[in-house]
Amino acid sequence: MSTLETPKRVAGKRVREQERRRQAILDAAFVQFTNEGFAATRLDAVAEAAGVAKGTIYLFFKDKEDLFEKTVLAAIGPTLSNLDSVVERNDLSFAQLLAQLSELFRREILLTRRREIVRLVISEGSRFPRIAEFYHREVISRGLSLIRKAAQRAQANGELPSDALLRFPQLLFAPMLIGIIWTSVFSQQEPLDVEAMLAAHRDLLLGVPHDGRAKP
Amino acid sequence: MSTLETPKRVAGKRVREQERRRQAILDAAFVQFTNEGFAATRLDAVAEAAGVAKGTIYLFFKDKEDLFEKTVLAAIGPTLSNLDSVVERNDLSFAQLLAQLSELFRREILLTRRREIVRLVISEGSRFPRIAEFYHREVISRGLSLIRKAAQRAQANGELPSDALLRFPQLLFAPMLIGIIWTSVFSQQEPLDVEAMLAAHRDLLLGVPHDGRAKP
Amino acid sequence: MSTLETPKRVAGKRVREQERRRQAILDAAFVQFTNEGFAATRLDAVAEAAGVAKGTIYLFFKDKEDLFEKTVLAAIGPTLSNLDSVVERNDLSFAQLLAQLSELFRREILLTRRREIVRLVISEGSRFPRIAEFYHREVISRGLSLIRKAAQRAQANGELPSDALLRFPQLLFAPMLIGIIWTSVFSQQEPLDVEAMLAAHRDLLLGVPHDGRAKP
Amino acid sequence: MSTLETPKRVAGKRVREQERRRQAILDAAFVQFTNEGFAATRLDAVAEAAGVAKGTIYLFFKDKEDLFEKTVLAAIGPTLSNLDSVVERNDLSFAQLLAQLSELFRREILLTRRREIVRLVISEGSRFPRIAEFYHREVISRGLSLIRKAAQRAQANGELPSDALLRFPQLLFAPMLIGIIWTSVFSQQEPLDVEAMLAAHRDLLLGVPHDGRAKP
DNA sequence: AATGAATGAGAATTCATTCAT
DNA sequence: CATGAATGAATTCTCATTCAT
Repeated sequence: MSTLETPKRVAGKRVREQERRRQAILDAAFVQFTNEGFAATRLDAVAEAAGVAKGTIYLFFKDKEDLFEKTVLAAIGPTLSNLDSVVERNDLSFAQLLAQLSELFRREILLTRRREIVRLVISEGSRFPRIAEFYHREVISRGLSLIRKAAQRAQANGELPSDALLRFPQLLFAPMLIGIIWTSVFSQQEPLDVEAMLAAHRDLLLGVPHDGRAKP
Repeated sequence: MSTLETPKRVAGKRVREQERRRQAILDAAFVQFTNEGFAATRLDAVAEAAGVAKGTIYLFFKDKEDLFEKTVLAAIGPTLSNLDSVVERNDLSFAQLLAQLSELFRREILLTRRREIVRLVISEGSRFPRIAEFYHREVISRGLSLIRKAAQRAQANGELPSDALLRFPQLLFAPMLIGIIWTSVFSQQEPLDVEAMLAAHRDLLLGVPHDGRAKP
Repeated sequence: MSTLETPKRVAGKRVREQERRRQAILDAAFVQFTNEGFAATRLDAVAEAAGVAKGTIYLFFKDKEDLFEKTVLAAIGPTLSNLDSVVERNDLSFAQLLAQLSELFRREILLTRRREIVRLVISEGSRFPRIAEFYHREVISRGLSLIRKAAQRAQANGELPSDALLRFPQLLFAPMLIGIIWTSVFSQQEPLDVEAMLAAHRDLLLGVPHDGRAKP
Repeated sequence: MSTLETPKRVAGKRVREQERRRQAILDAAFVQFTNEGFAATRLDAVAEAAGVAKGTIYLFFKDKEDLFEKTVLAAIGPTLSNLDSVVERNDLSFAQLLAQLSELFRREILLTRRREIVRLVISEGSRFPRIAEFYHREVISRGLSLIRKAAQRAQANGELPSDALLRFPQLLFAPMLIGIIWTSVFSQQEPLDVEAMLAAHRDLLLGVPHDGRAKP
């Protein structure tokens, strides 16, 4: 039994070691690509940052484009993993749901390097249709459909005075997008309290009358 | 007299000719930079599109970075030229003002290649602080302050039930940004009626109760 | 007894297994080198074709050059194995001998991949003096000397009107060389009946008057 | 007139200068390619030998393959320039014609670096079909047809006892090929008097009885 | 001023060779 | 012994920049 396991374990180690390297490359590539964009990223730099030789990259990825796509795809993957669970919770009012989504966005996207994915998709999406398509399928359309479903429920319950969100669930994400871009591009020039902005926007969506003073 | 004038006129012609070339380069560069991004743009291509020799670019611009900054700056310049006039008109209700702004955005930005400037600023802004700074100063902060002023007036008139727009004028532009990005990146995957989305959003801002049927 | 024999047999098996691998590498290398030339041959491809790992090649050969030389040398080796026997047969007239040699050439060289050795020696000989030297020693000079000897006998017998072949036995091989090269390089452009050409050439050597009609 | 000519002359200088560079590259490439073969030739070395920068090669040639083909084609071009004139001379007997061709071969090919073209075509022809095709069209088929024509005349005149050459004009070139290859590959091992070999071969073709003693 | 040929640093990619397993 | 992952030197090709004309 142990004699049979030994080579297995060794192979397992090798496989794990390989996976570790592959991941190191993807991690390093993510940083470089988001910092520099596709064209300006040098594979030299990726290799060095990943602690591997230049040639090693080509053991895992066909060429620079392949590395780019795999990097973005891998980074996109887990983005929406726990969005579903939030939306499906039946004990939340729609207002509470929106608040939770804002918090989720803040914690999982805005304050992480995952924020940069969005910029990357915007920057390179038109030149890498596979990325645009994947992002639309895995993130955009799933996100929109979740919101649409929740909005439907909310409107049936009388929690949602307007059907705007039902018709254009994009509107929920619009201020988040502003938040991402502002944080990445203009935070030097002028800070923006994204959290407060999202809260104000939630009130608009919910038709909460508001005069700027604390709610009663 | 004529002997004195001749060189003058010639010089004038030369100056105009120069300006024409400079503009041709900027125009060509704009197209290339917005299509390809900074790093992937070849000055060869710019020169050919502008109908000048490669060396000529260096008579007007220090290097590629300089050309890029000047290109983006020149393209940004006229963006807000007629925003002021709309906002200053006193005969418009706030609702009418927002409708006019949406129309202005659609006609002057979304449907023109100027739309690409926004993407370019998002893509390259963090690597070209001068561009981010200029864009913020010339476009963002002016746009925000105009909206803030108008919102103030509207609220004083009782036309605006919420102070959200007053505190975060960014919210007005958020769906426009969605419109720009969607049009550039995802229109292949799924079309989006930007105009209708903006209208729905206006109603949210104005607190117009809405059930999706045509307004009475 | 068996305890003593076992390692022996095992060692024997190992040795045989080794030899098998070595030969597999040489075979694969031969194909690659003749198809691609020395520089364009990748050891990856050789290893794969031989069914061994890349590293295994280095257990048998110092480096790529060494493999190349050993490959060509091994392939050259058996070329002339049965030339002697033909030449030494005393029951053959010189005309019959030449006919047999033509047939031998056709069957053993022209129609086999061994034909490519000649091209390889021509292509790489000047860059691999050991190969040129070996080929000259093992093939060229032996072949020439056999022909010279036979020509001597033939002339003594009055079978050979000219001493051209005696002085330049290369002349016998000249059309064979043409046949090899034509087959490898120009057969696409224009086919060549090598057999008929060799026959015509034999008649020239033997001084057979010829008018193109079938011999009586 | 002179004012019109000045720019012309300047342009002419530039053009000539360009042509000089192009030729320098072709010359350097010829040496490298014939010495090293296609794959082992480094463009670095070509550029250095030509006295130009690496990038300059790409102003004239699309890539390494293009340079190779153009190099070989340019080198092949003039090979047969004056073959026609020899063959067309009506005052020569066929024997004299063959002697002149041998001399032409010796002077124009065997003793020049043009000899290497033949080796190059043999080495790389099967991997560069355009080269094989061009060489066949421009050199081989023209040479063969010239010989065929002359042989026809000679046979009509009774100067040629055998129709071998008529049916296989390749036979005339076979010993020349031997001469080329021997000179390039085996002259270290054993010298070969190509001239004498060609003479002996001519006698065979012409059916001159020969016993090795000087002709009367 | 304008040109565009020439440059050469720089980047992607390949592949012979090594070496830990 | 055999493997094949990892290496990094070497090579092709590109393109921003310069400069003689």
